[in-house]
Amino acid sequence: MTTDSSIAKYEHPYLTTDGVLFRFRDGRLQVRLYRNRNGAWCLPGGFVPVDRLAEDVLREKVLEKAGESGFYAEQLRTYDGLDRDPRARVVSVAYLCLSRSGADDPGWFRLDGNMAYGSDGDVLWAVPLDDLPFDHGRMIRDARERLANKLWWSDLAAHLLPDTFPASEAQALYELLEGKRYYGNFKRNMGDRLRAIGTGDDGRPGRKAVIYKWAWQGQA
Amino acid sequence: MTTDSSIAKYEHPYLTTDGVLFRFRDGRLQVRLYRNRNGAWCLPGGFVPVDRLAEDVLREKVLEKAGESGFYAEQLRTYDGLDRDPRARVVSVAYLCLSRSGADDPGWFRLDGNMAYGSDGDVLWAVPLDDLPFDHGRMIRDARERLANKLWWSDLAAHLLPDTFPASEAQALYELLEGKRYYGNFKRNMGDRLRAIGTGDDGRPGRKAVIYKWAWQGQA
DNA sequence: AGAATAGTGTCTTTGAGACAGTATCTC
DNA sequence: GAGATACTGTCTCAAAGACACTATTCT
Repeated sequence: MTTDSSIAKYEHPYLTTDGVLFRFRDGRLQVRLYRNRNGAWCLPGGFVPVDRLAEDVLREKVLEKAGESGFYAEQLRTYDGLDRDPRARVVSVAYLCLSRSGADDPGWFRLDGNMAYGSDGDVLWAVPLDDLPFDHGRMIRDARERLANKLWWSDLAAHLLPDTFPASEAQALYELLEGKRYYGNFKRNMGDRLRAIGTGDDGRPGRKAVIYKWAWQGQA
Repeated sequence: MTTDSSIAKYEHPYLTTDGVLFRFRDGRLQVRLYRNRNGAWCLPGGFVPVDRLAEDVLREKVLEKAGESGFYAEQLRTYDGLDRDPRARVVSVAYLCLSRSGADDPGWFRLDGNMAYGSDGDVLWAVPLDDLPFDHGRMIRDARERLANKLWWSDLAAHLLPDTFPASEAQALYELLEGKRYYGNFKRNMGDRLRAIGTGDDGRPGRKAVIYKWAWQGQA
């Protein structure tokens, strides 16, 4: 695209994009960080060039820096504080991303309150969200809040769970994100959103759980 | 702010901001448009320079182009389609804005489905939202949807109503935005959000309405 | 058998939805 | 008094919340 000369004179902000990539593992919510050149943990992302969509750049950068692809992404919000980045004025479009990845890569940090816990080889990391560079800590908090608020009114949960799953796993996810208990009422609250698919065998003691898939996904 | 030379080489998108400014008049939702140099009706907004916040630029432009100030504003979302603006790659941060203005300026368009109806002097305008330039029509639809969704979970309604108002006016606003009826249940649903302040006299026939203010605003 | 997990029944409380009926105004 | 507007009471139905109880399955 050629830039019209009538507007070409403005010095204007740089545009970046950042992704808050979550997954749900072992009953915990995890966020994907990576180490930048300075050795600091931060969210994957990068500069948006003039001919690319922010979301496309985001997917490319997440693949490049965190090795993840095929995840769900929706726009979270745009962060435009004047002093976000000391190098220049940089406005960032942040995305809420959800993954079903099961890879045991380092870089997946367990979220617990305002802390993120992870490991890299032998080294254990405990990173306060407020210590992350730029406003990445705030992005993570905003993304988690958005995820919790939309759980019942969207299909976001489907992007964090496997194709088929026992009800207890979905319940654990909902209870974790909302910070409340559903006791024996969870399946009733789900109404007809779930479709029974069979029973599983996880080798653990106790009655075998019925396995479900989302009713709006493919047929039996 | 000085731009670090290591990132100064990128050709990057322009950043603009657009405001969807609503008000509630005569039982209708209105949106503020203005006529640009080409004579087309569009949302107020403008380019974001390197040293300004998008929201600050927005307020300046809305004042300049529509004469409105002191309104409520929250970020709606960012629109970054490659072909939004034929002149250049322009990414726009859109804001949902709410006004209590009572001015009879032309430029206030009544929203009805996918049409906006207004007048400019003797001329009556009927503008299909899809005919607005850029993606301004989509912004208006997105803003209206967001407003409706957040009504009960935020104080957005307070920014569309006067300081004090009869319950029927708040009810009319809620019913319009949600497309449903509350019959005689509205005040019960509002719970303790409203505080009675006295009774009004609007000269119309019928029993005088109790006037309320929001309970979380100043004392009696 | 005993521990562990899954699933069902049911009782209480809360709230939405829909109206009928009552109260108060103006003309 | 007629018509218009505002407010209250109440009945039904659906859903949330909390648990007790039943059903399996492993060791």
